[in-house]
Amino acid sequence: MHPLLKPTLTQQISDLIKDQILSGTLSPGERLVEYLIAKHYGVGQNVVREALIELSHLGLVRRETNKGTYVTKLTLEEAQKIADVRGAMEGLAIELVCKRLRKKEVDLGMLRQIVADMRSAATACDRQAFYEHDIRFHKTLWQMSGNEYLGQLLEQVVTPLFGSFILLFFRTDGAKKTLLEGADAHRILVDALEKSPAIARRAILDMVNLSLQHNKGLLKEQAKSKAAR
Amino acid sequence: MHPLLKPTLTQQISDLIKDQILSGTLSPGERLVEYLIAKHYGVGQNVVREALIELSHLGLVRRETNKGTYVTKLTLEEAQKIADVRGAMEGLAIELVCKRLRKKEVDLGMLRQIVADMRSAATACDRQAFYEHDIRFHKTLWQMSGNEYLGQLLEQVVTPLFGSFILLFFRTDGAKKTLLEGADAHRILVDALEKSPAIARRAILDMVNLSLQHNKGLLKEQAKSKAAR
DNA sequence: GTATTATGTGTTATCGATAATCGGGTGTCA
DNA sequence: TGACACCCGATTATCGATAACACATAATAC
Repeated sequence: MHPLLKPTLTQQISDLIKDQILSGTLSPGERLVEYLIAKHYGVGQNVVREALIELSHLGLVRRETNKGTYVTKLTLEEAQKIADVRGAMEGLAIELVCKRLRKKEVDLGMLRQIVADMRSAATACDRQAFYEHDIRFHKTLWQMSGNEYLGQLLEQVVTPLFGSFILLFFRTDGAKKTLLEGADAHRILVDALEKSPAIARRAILDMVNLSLQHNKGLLKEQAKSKAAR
Repeated sequence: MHPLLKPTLTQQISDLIKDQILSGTLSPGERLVEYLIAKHYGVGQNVVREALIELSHLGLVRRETNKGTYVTKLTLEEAQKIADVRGAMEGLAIELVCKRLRKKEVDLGMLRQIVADMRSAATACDRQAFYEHDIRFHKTLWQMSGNEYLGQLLEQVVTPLFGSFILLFFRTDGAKKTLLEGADAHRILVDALEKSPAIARRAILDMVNLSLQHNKGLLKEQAKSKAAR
């Protein structure tokens, strides 16, 4: 029953570095030296190399031939561009989900459950849990669209944005009110899915933009505190 | 002045295999054995390995851990899904281009030139040239959107579809009329860019769908001829 | 004093060899 | 006959070492 998959070393190292980037242990712009990482984890340089290539495709790092690998630094404009792409693709996801809902190929049970989870996390002011649910919500949505290419690409596009977002958010004090509003926005989206694709589309666009605005504010704060030093 | 870039071996091998897939020398489902390819080209296995990883990210091949690498086989449903994603993203590209047009940040000169090229290729019934211009047209459009993430993702999404399309098209007899229609559709799109984003959006959606329909027909023919054998 | 060319150092790109893994075949036993 | 364990060849995954490269600095020429 269990795939009991034994991930390849490359995959493990990739995940490890990914976590470090998303958790902020590795800061944007920082250089990643293949052979040092290899020595650190006791693996071959090629393993690290392939892991870094993997991450470069996720957009988390940038590789320059014969020069090196650096953690991606997101500027405001780049965040805006990513948000635009995300908006277009999430919009498509919504449309597809609505279509499948009408054909009764999927139902909203899972989504409602996740929204409930988000709400309790928000009430408990557990930011970590909240964002895990948030990500799970969107991934579920993508999956429900039935278009695996869409999910794959969204993952590529959203990961870096979500990542830096979470990072910043954990360092600042995300208000409980913000979390509750976020949970509400998701609930409204689920309700809209049954009623009208157009409304749902609008709802998710707002959500993406809200997330971006929030991100922008945090990025500015970060820049300010950096300038103060 | 000239970068005179010397591409890495990995990049060269990747391009080589890519061409073989898109030209049909390697057929869908075919297995690619790393060490055989390595020996064939006189390079290390790791070089081929990384090239294949690269191609797997482009969607041209599928890699299974500890098992092997296979040329991607596109079914009708998959082609439809890719077309959906492509439509959403091309739509965004159009919107962004329209915005930049109004701000005079870009102009349509290049696009009009490419359309002219397409038209002469169509008149000469030079399918190879026509499709090169076609691809160039879309890449130019993506670039003009000013959103590099969009272009990058579109490349990932469109390449496999375009690839199999071209492959099939070359094997069948693409009528001159079809080519002329294609060139016209692109001209109409360029005209619409100046007038109304909504019309342009519709135009490109039609274009994507037309391309898919064409592809579908060709795929069916292929299946039929295979069944006949 | 500036421009150009050696030289050194740190890092990536590539190679060749070995270990791990998979799938198939073969043999054993109920 | 069928289920299971085991071994074998083919192939991938990983390693360690070397070559190629970029950049900085020192040396040299003009």
